Amino acid sequence: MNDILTAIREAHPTFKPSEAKIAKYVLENAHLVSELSINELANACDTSEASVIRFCRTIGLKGFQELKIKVAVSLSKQTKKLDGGISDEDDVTDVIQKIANFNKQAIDNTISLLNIDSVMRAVEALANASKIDFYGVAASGMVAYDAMLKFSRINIPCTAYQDTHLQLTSAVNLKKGDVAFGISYSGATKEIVEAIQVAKEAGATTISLTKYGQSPLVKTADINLFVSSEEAMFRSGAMASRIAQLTVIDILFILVARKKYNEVVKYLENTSEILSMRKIYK
Amino acid sequence: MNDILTAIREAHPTFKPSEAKIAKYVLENAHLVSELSINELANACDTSEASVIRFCRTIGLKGFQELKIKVAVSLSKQTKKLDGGISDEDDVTDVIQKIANFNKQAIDNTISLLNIDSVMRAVEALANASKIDFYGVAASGMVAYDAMLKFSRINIPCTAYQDTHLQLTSAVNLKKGDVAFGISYSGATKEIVEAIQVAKEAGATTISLTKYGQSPLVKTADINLFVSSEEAMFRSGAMASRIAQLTVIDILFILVARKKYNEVVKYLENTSEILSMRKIYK
DNA sequence: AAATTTATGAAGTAAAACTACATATTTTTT
DNA sequence: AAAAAATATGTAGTTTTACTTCATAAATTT
Repeated sequence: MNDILTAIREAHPTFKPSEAKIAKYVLENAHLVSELSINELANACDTSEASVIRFCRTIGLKGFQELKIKVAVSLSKQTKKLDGGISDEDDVTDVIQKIANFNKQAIDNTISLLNIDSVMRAVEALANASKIDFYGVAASGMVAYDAMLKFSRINIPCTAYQDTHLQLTSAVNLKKGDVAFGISYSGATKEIVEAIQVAKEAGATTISLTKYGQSPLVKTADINLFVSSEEAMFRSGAMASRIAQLTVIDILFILVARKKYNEVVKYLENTSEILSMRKIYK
Repeated sequence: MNDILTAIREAHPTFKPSEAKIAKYVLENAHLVSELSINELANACDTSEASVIRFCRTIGLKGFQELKIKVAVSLSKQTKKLDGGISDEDDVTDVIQKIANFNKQAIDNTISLLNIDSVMRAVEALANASKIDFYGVAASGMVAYDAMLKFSRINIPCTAYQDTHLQLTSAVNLKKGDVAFGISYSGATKEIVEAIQVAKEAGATTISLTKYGQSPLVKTADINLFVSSEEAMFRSGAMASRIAQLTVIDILFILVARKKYNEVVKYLENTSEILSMRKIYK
């Protein structure tokens, strides 16, 4: 926690009355704070300079100067959301910037949603799996495929099923120690929920990757991982969500690979060599 | 330009001697600046408080206080690159943070590489295409598939070919007004280069999406789009590059969709309806 | 209701930021 | 090369700001 505004928000219940007044004002007028003197702030909050100093100490700062700096830094880190979406007035540069921000935002939101415990449990299951099935359709099918590409490289037997019938026939044959990994942004794609259900009944450990919130898939799976549920822009279905999903796959892959590091290194080198033979240049 | 450290670096030649000393010190000890008093800074630079104030005014600030705040903000915005990659000492939270930063960085680097003119030419070609072929293998094949999903939604006839033989047989049948879109991170994947070559000879407009720099694919294609060529971490092949590639696809898609907005809206609504029928919940 | 603890602001202090001006340095002109 | 002009810089003083101390007020406990 090195974001002072969040720290203030969190600590709110523990404040004394005068401190609470200051906290409220700072949160609501964060942009002003770094321009005000301690005296001006005290007046604006109907309190005294001494209370402002006490407030700073309470939240763990040396003094008012540090508050001003920390608030400015905290504000600068908040990337501005593109609320209005993309309009006709935007020129090409604006559109590029907005989409980039949108995707970066999706990554940020997603990692702040990630439950560390769930991640570790998923990594544990994946690292020890004798076999992994990834299920997904459409955009999420692509993520399943990406996951397969990655985990194959470290010699973990895995398959990505985008075909809903194959998903079911594979799921029914899973065993204890296998992992079924269901990817569905909505968490409500009928076939994926069914496949995970079947996999679970067959004894496999089941993992879901969906948007944040309750959904049939979340209810079914043993371990649930979430991406930010922010709406897509421009009615375009999976926009940022697949970037967020891929980032989660990256995280799982790296953690699994690191867990098995010693045995893993040689597989990565092997696959690199094979691939470079297919290139025109080294 | 609202990054004070960059501003100072830029303005360096125009400084008076004493200001230059201060500029040098600030750039080299940026982390210290917000902890120092004007007096301490003046001493550290072997100059006077007055010169420090003058320095602040010269770079467009109100005074020393503002300098401290702006420097702290500027520093906080510099996302720390994970030079050392991921080590055994990193805990799960560190790994998550580093991967998120890595992917965000890839997006940033990529959009700063994007040539607006090339983007506009690509959009022009895609928007007017009677048919689009996307070619890619492995991770880039996934990106091709993603592109197909998107452009299909706005009723542009397109296909993603991951099979190298199908790529060639489709390419040879392309005509003027069609677009062949080759995706290859290295730009040196033999089959993709060949397919684009064939497509070009058949009369299609060819677009490449590769890492920045020269490559056989870049030499062949009519329009070249680049993603950041930063090295992958942890020997893991396509890590951030596919996120960057997907972001470029997003940009192209949005720009094409906007260009054809009026006719496009109804297609997006149609596809949304069809998809929601496959969900358990609305 | 009294005693104790806790919270708060007024007044005072020290230190910081900033200003004005005199002096030093550099540049230009003769 | 010397004088004059312009520019750059530091010293000393002023104002403002941040912070401290302590007395008083409010709340809590006994």
